[in-house]
Amino acid sequence: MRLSKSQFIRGLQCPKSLWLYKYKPELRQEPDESLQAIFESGKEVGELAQKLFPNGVTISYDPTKLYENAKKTTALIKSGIETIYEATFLYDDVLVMVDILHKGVNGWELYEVKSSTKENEVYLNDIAIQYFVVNGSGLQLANAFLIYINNQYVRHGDLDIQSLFTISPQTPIAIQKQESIVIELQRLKEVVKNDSSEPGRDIGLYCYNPYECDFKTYCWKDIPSESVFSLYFMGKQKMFDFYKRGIISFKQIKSEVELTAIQEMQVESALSGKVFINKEGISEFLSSITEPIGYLDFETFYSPIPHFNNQKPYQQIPFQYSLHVQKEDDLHHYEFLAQHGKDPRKEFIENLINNANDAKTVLVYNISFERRILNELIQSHPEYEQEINLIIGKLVDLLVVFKRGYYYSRKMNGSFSIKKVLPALVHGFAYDDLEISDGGMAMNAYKGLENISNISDIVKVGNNLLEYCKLDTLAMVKIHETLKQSTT
DNA sequence: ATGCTCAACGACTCGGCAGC
DNA sequence: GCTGCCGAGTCGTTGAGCAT
Repeated sequence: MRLSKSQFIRGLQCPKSLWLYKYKPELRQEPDESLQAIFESGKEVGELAQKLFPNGVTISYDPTKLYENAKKTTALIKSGIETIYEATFLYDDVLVMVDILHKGVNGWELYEVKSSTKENEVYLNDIAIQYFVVNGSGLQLANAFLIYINNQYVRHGDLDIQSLFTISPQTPIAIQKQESIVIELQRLKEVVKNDSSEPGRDIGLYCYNPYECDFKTYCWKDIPSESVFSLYFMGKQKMFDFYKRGIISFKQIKSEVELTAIQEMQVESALSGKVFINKEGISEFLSSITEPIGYLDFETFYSPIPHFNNQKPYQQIPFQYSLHVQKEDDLHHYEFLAQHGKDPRKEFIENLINNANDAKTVLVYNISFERRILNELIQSHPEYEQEINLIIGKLVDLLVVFKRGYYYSRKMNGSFSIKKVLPALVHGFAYDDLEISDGGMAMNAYKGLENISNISDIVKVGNNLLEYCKLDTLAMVKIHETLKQSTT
């Protein structure tokens, strides 16, 4: 029974998920669409890192030609080639592909490339299993390294890949892990030996850690949507403590568990249908808002590889905003969507400064995001510092109303994201029927424009983006309206 | 993946008190 | 005056939840 490197890693998290992956792959849940861009950027990073060791030969991946690829790798090594990308090895029924295999002064070295910005245990296990297989198959490794993104790098002019990447030696830890690799491998092979013996395993912290499992919906099918696991701000460890004691449903929770104020409302409203409204709290919040009111929302995109000057890895670049301005009975809508392919920041700022000028209060949902983007714009464009600071000073966070528990309805089910709050407070508004229905999709759509050449398709994507972003600020207008009404 | 915020949590300090 | 214990208060860290 052969295992791939990624299956081994998966098995370390949960043996049952490995078994399901092998024998019941149809039970895998759909990957989160908003993470798609990150997933794809991994490839981009891998190819860029190859330039650190130029002039290598690539072994192209083909699942039907694994033995052939392994042979090809051996032949290339014998032929005197010093750098191989995706070098393929098979040993003890485990298949690994080494991102970069390079012959250094002391001998062969393996390099594992990650688009992450810090080291983590999973990557070290990843390196350790590769080390095991490569050594086992007969190529003595002198060293093993982890290559990852240095997020302190700021791009000026051409991309400086030496500064963009951190190369971190991991040889001692790889050697130290060899013993446990052998044991784990034995254990995992045992698990997948038999296709009829699905391992019994209860849900646990490992369903989230280090990654959320692809089979979570399958293993969690009996957990109701309103349960100890949906309680607001309940720590994961604590959730499972209750779960193990048999406390799962809201009814059980009510009689057994001490709750925070918001959790209390959550349980109470689920059991009785009651909507909690704290009029004094809401009134006090509303008094901090002065007309004309701006309702503002940004869309941004990012990538591990900085594309523009004065950009760091993963730094989010704003490319779009929507701004509703309410003055007495007049609601005016402003919007901005950058042309794709060039640095949108300067244009973005200038338009925003113009449009937001009138507003005395600027409402946002989750202030930390918009404030951070604005502060980063000051960093990259200090000539606008004063005007941007003026906007920052006007920001008020609508999310705070809900975080403080001033308004709670069962429909929120322990979440105060605007996608949950809007339908709970306002009828007839929902994100469901939009082409683009969350920020991640917006980012993907904008990034995807580089692959579209057909003008009418580009216009269509642009319109979808504008429609989505507009709904986000309109949602804030409506939520604000509902809050005002709720105090009378 | 980043970064911000806030609540929760654990570690720690400190005062009060009993017991010797 | 020393010790140990308890609860209350403080402080720094952790982690959940939000945005993209």
